[in-house]
Parts: sequence; C-alpha cells; structure tokens
Amino acid sequence: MADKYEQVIELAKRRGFLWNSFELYGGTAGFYDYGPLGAMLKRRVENIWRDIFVINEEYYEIEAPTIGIEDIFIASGHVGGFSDPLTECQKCNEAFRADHLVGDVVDNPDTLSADDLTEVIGKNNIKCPECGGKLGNVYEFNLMFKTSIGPGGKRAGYLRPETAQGMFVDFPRLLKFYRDRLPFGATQIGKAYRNEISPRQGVIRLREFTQAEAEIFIDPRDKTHPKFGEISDIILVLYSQEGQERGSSEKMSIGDAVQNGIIAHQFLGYCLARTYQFLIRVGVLPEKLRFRQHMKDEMAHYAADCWDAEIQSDRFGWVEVVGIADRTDYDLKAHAKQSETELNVYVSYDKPIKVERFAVKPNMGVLGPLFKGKAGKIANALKLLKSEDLLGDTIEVVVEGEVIQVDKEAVSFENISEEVHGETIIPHVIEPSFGIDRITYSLLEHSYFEEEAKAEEGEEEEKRIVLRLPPEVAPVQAAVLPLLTREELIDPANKIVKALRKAGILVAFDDSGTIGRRYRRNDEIGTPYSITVDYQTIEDGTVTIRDRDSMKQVRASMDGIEENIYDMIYRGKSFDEAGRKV
RNA sequence: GCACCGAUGGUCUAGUGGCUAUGACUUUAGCCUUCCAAGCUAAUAACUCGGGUUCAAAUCCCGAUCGGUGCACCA
Repeated sequence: MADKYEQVIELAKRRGFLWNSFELYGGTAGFYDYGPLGAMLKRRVENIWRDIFVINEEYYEIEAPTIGIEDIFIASGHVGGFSDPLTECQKCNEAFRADHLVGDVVDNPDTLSADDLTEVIGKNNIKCPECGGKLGNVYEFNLMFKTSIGPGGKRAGYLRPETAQGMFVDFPRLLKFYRDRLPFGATQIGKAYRNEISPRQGVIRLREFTQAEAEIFIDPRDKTHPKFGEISDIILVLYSQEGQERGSSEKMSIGDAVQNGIIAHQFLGYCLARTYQFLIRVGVLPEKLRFRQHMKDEMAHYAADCWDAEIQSDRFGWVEVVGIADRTDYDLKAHAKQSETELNVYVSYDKPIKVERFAVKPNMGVLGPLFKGKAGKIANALKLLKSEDLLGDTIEVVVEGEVIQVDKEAVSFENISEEVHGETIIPHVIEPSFGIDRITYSLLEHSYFEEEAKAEEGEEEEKRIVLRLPPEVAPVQAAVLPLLTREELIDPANKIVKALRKAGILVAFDDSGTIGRRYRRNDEIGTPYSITVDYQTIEDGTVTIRDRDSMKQVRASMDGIEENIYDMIYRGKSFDEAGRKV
C-alpha cells in the first residue's frame, strides 16, 4: 500500500508541482525543481510570509548575495564548525570523527589538518573503536559548498549555508536605516546551500533550499513585546523540555506559557504566535502542528531559548519546519571581533542619570620630561587607580611588568559628578527561521485527500483526489469551463477569463472532455472555484460557481464575477454569499 | 559513504536471451454531450545510463546514477 508521501509525490510529479532536478541526465539527490504549479504555490506561501513579517511587522526585506566571503563564515563558525574530519574503518565501514579519536594522544586535535590526523592515527596505531579494524585516510567534510572568487582561485567563497549572515553583516547599515532605534528587524527570503553527505527523504532534506528568516534586534534588557496582548490568548501545542522528559505535549495559551516561564519571554512567545498564524494560514493542519523546545544539551551554547515548529507528516513523523531562537548577542559579537568593528547601539535613557565618578588627572607637564616615551602608558595606568591607591607620597604603577614610582605631585584627582545620557549596548537577536520547502511539502500532504465520491445505484464507488489548499495559496485560483464545446458558450467564457485575469486572478480555461472530468482535473491541483458557462448564461447573464471542497454550486452574475471570486480568495467572503443556491 | 532491495510510455503495470515490447489510465485531435472522471474514432508516448558476455541483451554479469530501507552523518 502506497503511503501518503508516495501518493503526494506522485501527484506532485504528474501535475507539475515537484520534479527531481536534472532528470534528463539521471537526476541528483538533494535537488528538486518546482514545476509550474509548485513554483506558484511556493511563491504564494512566500508572499503570505511577507504579508505577516514584512508588511505587518515592518521587518523590511533585504537581498544579500548567496555567495559569501570567508570572513563571514569564520565569524559565524561555519568554516570551523560546519566541517568535520572523518575517517572510516576499512573493515566494518563505520565512520568516525578523526579529531575525537586522537583526543587522548594529542592536545589540540581541532587544529590538525586531515593529513596530520592521518599521520597521528598511523603513528599511534589507533584502530576502529567498534571492531579494531584499520582506519582509512582522514578527509575533511565541510557541509558548505566552496568556490573561489575572481581568477586565480586565491579568494575563497562559500555558498551560504543560511541566509541569516546577510542580515548580521548589514547590521550597521540597517541600524542607520531604522534611525538608530531598537527594536528593528530585517528579513530575507532566499536560497541556502548545504552539501549534505547523503540527502534522503525527498524534499525534506535538500542540498539547495529556500529559507525565510527574520533577524530581530532587540534591547537585551527588555524582551517584552508591545503587541503581545494581541496574541497572548492563542493556544498552542507546546512540547517543552519538561514535556519531552515526561513524553507528552500540552495545550497552553502563549500568555500562560510566558507567565509560567516555559517560554523564556514575551518576544519569543510573540514570534511563536505569528509563526502559528502563518502556518495555519498557508494550510498546515492545526492538529498536526506543535512547538518543541530544544533540550538544554541540544541548544547552541549561546542560545537563551529555542523552539521549533514541527509538522507531523505521514512518513517522516514530526519534521522541523521553523526554528525560533533567542541567539542573544552571539552573532554580533562574533562579527564585531572578526571585522574589528564595533557593532552596538547607543541607547538614551529617559532621563539623564547623575553619576559620581572618581577621576585621576596625570600631570603630563611633569610626567613627560621625566619618563619620555613611557609617559603615555604610565598616565593611562594612573587613570585606572582607585582613590585608596593615591594616599601615599609616592604612587606605584606597573607598566609592562616594571614597577614605576611616581611622585604624588605629578598626579591630581577629584570626584566628578556628571550627567550620563545613555549607554552603548549590543542588541540581542531573535531569529525565526523558516524552511519554505518543508512547509510547502507539508501543506501539500495536509491538503491531500482521497474521497469516495457518491456513486449512483449499481455503479462502483470512485475515487476523488482533491487538494484542499487554502484559496489564497492555490496556484490556479479559478477555472472557467464552458459546459459544452460550443461557440456560443465559449465566447462568454473567454470574456470571464479576461475579466478575472485583469483582477490578477490566475485562471485556467478548459473546454476538453466532459464537465465532470474537468472538475476532477481541477480538484486534483486544488483550484478552489470553477465557473461554468451554460445556456442560461446566454439568457440571463449568470454562471454557476462550484466550490471545490463541498462540490456545491451557486448561481451568480457574470457581471462583477472577478470581484466575487477575488473576495472569496482574499477577503474571507464565504462561498454561500457568492450567489443563489442551485 | 557502507550494506541490502529496486528501476519498462506522463502514471500504474505485463513480459521474455531472438519477429513490430503488453495492457489500463492520462494526454492530444475530432465526434458526441445541458453539471461531477468510465461513450465513439484516431494519434502521441517507455525498457535509467555506461561497459562486458553472446550470432543476438531491455532480459545475464560488472560499474555508475537515481529511489527505498537499515547504519553513519545531519537539523
């Protein structure tokens, strides 16, 4: 019996949603093409994401290159951390991390090259820990695709393994764009690349995939969200750290979860809520959606809290489709260090604060002639002293390991009272990161239904395949069907097609075969509405509109049909309001 | 990357060391047809790729690729 994955993939392949890439040449694992319908479906999913995160949250979208320079990925840790030296046992074929195996005999296995590691293993006669067999040569496996920039191949470039770094690297420009105020966010929808060792599971694990990410820079001292009230009543299925130890998830409102400390703070809770709304809107079934908290040992060391949205699929079980993390100041600090540039924000206080400060003033007129070239360093050391260090007649400072005595006449000091207007902080980053391909596949699976259609007496039951996609994401939004292949019905049908296209609705005209066959063809690709032109149309200018899911029909005027359909797709108008019941 | 299994029109499938490689559905053209895939006529369309054995290979052997499963890797 074919499982649902097989059924969905078969349909997706046949009707032009998903194709194996490079099929003409035999195909390559980890790459998929979106066919005509798939590309449109994916685009509509992305546009709903934009509606929520770009338009409604005002996290503007940027577009950075898909190739990044080496510095970026040194800072992000991908050059070091995303690559593993592997060695395989020649006898049992188990693969091992070479750096782990030599950990007992050398101090710094991380710094050794693959050749060094091979040598160390050979010299120390290290054998396969499983079966004692001989180990093969060590090779580096980095999950990043490497390339070179410009001629000569001197400058390394990498295909980005995530879109996030583009936003981090643009931080100073973004900060100016948002006029130096927190919080602000930037988003990016684009391709990312990982050279997976052995990608399987079809579209679930790809070597080239689409991410939609937001990087939201917030004040680390204030992780509340001004719009938290709008979403605090939303109930989510939460699979918390405790829940995972217990082995059960629980339904809870976001307000309660933040209150109880299950979700670290309001801002993260807010992102979970918007993620939930997004996923439901594109067609994920709520009962097959949960939010799973990362376990302590699973979370990156810098992360404050991290939740994955997981979707249940028939074959693969719970699949991570979104990661929502509080990455703290890790990324900005890493890039600040690598680029030797300050990446921070000056935050003004509501009111200036009066601060009492003890200040040492070296008298350079005395120190200069006395100490010549060392005078500057000595002065700096003096400035760091506290009031109790200055009590004696001579004052001691240590400069470059040398104890230097300075006469107290050369130093004056006082208590200064001054106003401080603000301070410099490094923002924390909240990062919701979406795997668009996994989401697109999931909603195909969740909207795929095979129904037994009603059969007339004496007839066999037949199968109806229908994609119950939300009208907003359905690639083809309306079908226009003349009941019969006759000139007098085709003419008005063409007029309707024109009007719908003018309203921006993607419409398919189909006059081949029986009407039933055409309905079924459209059910299978999720076309939500079919408009049928019959002889009554000629008489009174009305057509029937058929609803994909209920197969019910209403009769509505041909005049203004484009608004009628548009309102049902985008403005929540119900099908019953579309016309008179038939 | 390792082990095992598999690969025939768009989809599902029959089949054999030897004539022009089945069949169904789909699709296309035409006919018919007044609302839920099944009428009539016709057409299009396939043995994953490379090498070997053989007079002859889609069939047997080897390798590659892709897919599935387990291991490993990975989020």
